[in-house]
Amino acid sequence: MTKPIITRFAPSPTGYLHVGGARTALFNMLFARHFDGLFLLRIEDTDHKRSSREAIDAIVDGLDWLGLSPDKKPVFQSMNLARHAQIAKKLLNEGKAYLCFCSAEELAEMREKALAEKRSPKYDGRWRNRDPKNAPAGVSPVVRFKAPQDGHLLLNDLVQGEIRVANEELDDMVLLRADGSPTYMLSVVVDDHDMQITHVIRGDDHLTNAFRQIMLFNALGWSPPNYAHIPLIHASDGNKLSKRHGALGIEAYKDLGYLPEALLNYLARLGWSHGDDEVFSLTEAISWFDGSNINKSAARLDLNKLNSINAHYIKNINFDRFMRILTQRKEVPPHAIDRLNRGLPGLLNRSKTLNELTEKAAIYLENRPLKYTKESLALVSVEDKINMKELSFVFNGLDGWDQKMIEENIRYFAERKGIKLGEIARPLRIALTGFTSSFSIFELSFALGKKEVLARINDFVT
RNA sequence: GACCCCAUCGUCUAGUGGCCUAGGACAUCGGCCUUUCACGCCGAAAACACGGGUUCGAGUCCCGUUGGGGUCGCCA
Repeated sequence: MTKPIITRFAPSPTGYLHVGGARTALFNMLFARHFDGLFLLRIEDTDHKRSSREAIDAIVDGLDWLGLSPDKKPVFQSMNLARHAQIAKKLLNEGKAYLCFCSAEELAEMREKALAEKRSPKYDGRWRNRDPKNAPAGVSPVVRFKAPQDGHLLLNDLVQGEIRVANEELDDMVLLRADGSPTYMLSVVVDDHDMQITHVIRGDDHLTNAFRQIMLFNALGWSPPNYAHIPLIHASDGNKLSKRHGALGIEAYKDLGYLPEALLNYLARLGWSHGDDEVFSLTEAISWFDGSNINKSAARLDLNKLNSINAHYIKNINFDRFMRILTQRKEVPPHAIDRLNRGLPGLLNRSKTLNELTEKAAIYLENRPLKYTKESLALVSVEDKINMKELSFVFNGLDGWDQKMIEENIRYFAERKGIKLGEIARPLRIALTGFTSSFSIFELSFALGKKEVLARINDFVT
């Protein structure tokens, strides 16, 4: 038996779940499922000051909405603080870490000096071999990792390939803060180990962290997980995605009227590909997603494409789901239900987002008498009204009411009057909707129902 | 600044040395369909960043340039 694949999505709860995070979660989930493994969620809340309950809820709810809920209860990193600190102490005892008494000012100075000398601004290891007895009074020390200084580290990244970094580029990172709390770098390593994470799939911005983390794994005698650093998502103009710039929370996409499966499909296609496949189900994605074919370069967010994928999924919405969506957004009078049911195909065909869908559905929700726009009425002549009146007699005499029958009768009516279909269609459209453009009048008439059509025409001509 | 990463149509991408006269999707433009609006269908325009190698042959391999991105916290 080989070890099961375990992945994790590890956001810090300092804000909402954004698209980049959602895609990272997706990739982790896809990969785990593909190998019949586990997908876990770990909330990285070791920074109390910046973490919030609201952010945690936003992340969990966002994942839930997308259908990316983890296979187990989320792990809260803050619950493992004692364990992390204990590991740091162990390193300290083994001489693999040391106490550093540098003040914040001292560190800042060090950085500025390095920058001024055009060197990499890193900690110079001044307390590496100094006796703690020489410590200045009143300074509580941090614990720093005694990082290897010679040689290099080789990372075989699943996405980026082989990357080599000289150890001298990495400085002695802080493991334990002056108040005794563990830093991110320590916590991640310990938790990834304890949770038996086999594959860390995360944003590109963590690439250099991987080297520091591997150092720690090595010092602890643990074997590091596999790493896959996926490129970041940029805003549509190529700039970095930020809160001020295009980075909306996942719930914003929900409010904008995107379907979760559409967003997922779009996100999966951003940076990953399976040949020329564009629209595919989650199940298909899972069967295809084995960690290969992930792009190395950053991708831009493109709402046009999202819209088009969303439109595709909207076409597959059934009536029950449609009603759930609609009633969440609008008051639906009982008399409208049958009309909506009949008019659904036309509604779905014409909407790229749920918001559009809801707006378009309004035509079936409205109560008589309709309001006609000035532009509409300007196009209506006395003859038009006479024609409508006559058409209503035709409708009234109809035995039955389906789209085909309606179409045939309207066409025949126009033919008999010796006028073009458009001459009937235009006023009828205005009579039924109040607007100059709408769906097919045949479709509309059918969906509205005979009684309502007759009533609306009557409103219109009188 | 140092280190690391990246680079195919406007955008997302296919491409793993000959199948590439570079394919698909979105967007754009034109046409068809047609009662308007959509949908759908057909078609067009549109890219290998640049310069050197390697090779019989390079979008594909190597080097450099340029451009973009990331990291360099007692944040994660």
